Amino acid sequence: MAERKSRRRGEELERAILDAAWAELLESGYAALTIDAVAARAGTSKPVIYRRWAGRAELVLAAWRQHLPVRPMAPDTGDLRGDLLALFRLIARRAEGMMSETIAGVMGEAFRHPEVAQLLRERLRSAPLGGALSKILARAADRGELPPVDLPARVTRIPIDLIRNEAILGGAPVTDATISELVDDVYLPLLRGLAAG
Amino acid sequence: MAERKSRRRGEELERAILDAAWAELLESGYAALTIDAVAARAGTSKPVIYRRWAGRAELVLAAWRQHLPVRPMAPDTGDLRGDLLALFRLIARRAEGMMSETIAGVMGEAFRHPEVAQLLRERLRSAPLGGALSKILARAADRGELPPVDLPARVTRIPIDLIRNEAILGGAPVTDATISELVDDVYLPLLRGLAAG
DNA sequence: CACAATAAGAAACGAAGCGTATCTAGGGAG
DNA sequence: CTCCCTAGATACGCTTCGTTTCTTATTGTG
Repeated sequence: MAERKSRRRGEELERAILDAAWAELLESGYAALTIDAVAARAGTSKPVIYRRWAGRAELVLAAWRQHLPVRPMAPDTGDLRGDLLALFRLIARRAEGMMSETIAGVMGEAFRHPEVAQLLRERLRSAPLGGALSKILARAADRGELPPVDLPARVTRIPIDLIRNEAILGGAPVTDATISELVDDVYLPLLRGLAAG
Repeated sequence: MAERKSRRRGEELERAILDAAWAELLESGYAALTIDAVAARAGTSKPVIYRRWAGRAELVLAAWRQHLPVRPMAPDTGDLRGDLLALFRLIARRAEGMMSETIAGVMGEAFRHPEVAQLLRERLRSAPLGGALSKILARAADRGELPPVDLPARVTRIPIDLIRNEAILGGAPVTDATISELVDDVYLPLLRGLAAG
């Protein structure tokens, strides 16, 4: 639109590119995102992008990084099941839109580019959930709903894994019915089993 | 190599194409599979393929269909944990090689092609695991290791989902250590929780 | 202040792969 | 024996990729 008066560089330019990439993601999704389109939207050109990132996956991961959601607060509904339902719903809402498609797309590329695999793993593992979960469990223990448990890291990741699965394979937004199933048939029993064992 | 003496048609031709596609999958993986390569390997040409399948994903799903693994036998090691470990290992072995990469690739396309999503879902849901699992659980109940449980369908799918997750995100073959973790930290507690509840 | 180093941006490239259209000729059905 | 379906060959236009080449704005160094 506005004439470009000056050349951007460094940080400023980089942010412009990442914003453009994010906008393209929202608008077209991962599969349809092209480097050319991002360059055009950012008002720059391909080489500028390729000088910074090795390919689409790296670019998208970087854009994603800048738009990371804030750390979730632990819901407090008064009972364990309610808290879990709320937490799962929160995760499901975040998996909506182009997120699942993007993750699936990046997963596909991860096989051909180990660095991408590494980045993706870090991104998905750093899921800021542990805090919320342990708060929920601590409160449940206080109320006497569940003996105190110390969750293995893997179990902390399960909610996100479960919902990602649903979101990617379901092809439709994760419904409340599905969320209830995940909580009642899987996660609550799992917690009870861990607490009892 | 050999001169083509006669034109193949119908079933014969179709099988030749699907075999070629499968071979390409094994050799190059999903992302690098091209219709041209499949046509060349099958000794035919692209239009012949496009007359039958709408695209790469459909072709690959069809090829996969023809090479479905046989129904797994329920391992019988004498105790529940051993059986589960064996079963998980079996699943992990099947997720090795190009299978995970293929699934990830098809997942990516599923978002743009609902029919593909549908086919993929059917393929993954029809997992021939329910039988083995309930046999294992029945035996565990006989031995008194676990009260009898009736697994919700979702819980039946969990082992495959867990391992697929590992295989896709791990970027490396699923190790025995990981399998033990999945069994000890997740699936056994889950079963106990279900049996107790 | 001048000038050298750096990096942005434009343009164009060859290589792939896509999916389609057009044509020919093989071989089964009647 | 003829007709018709369709296998198979070829080639097209298109898109995207990732790179190369070149010009020129900007920075910061002396």
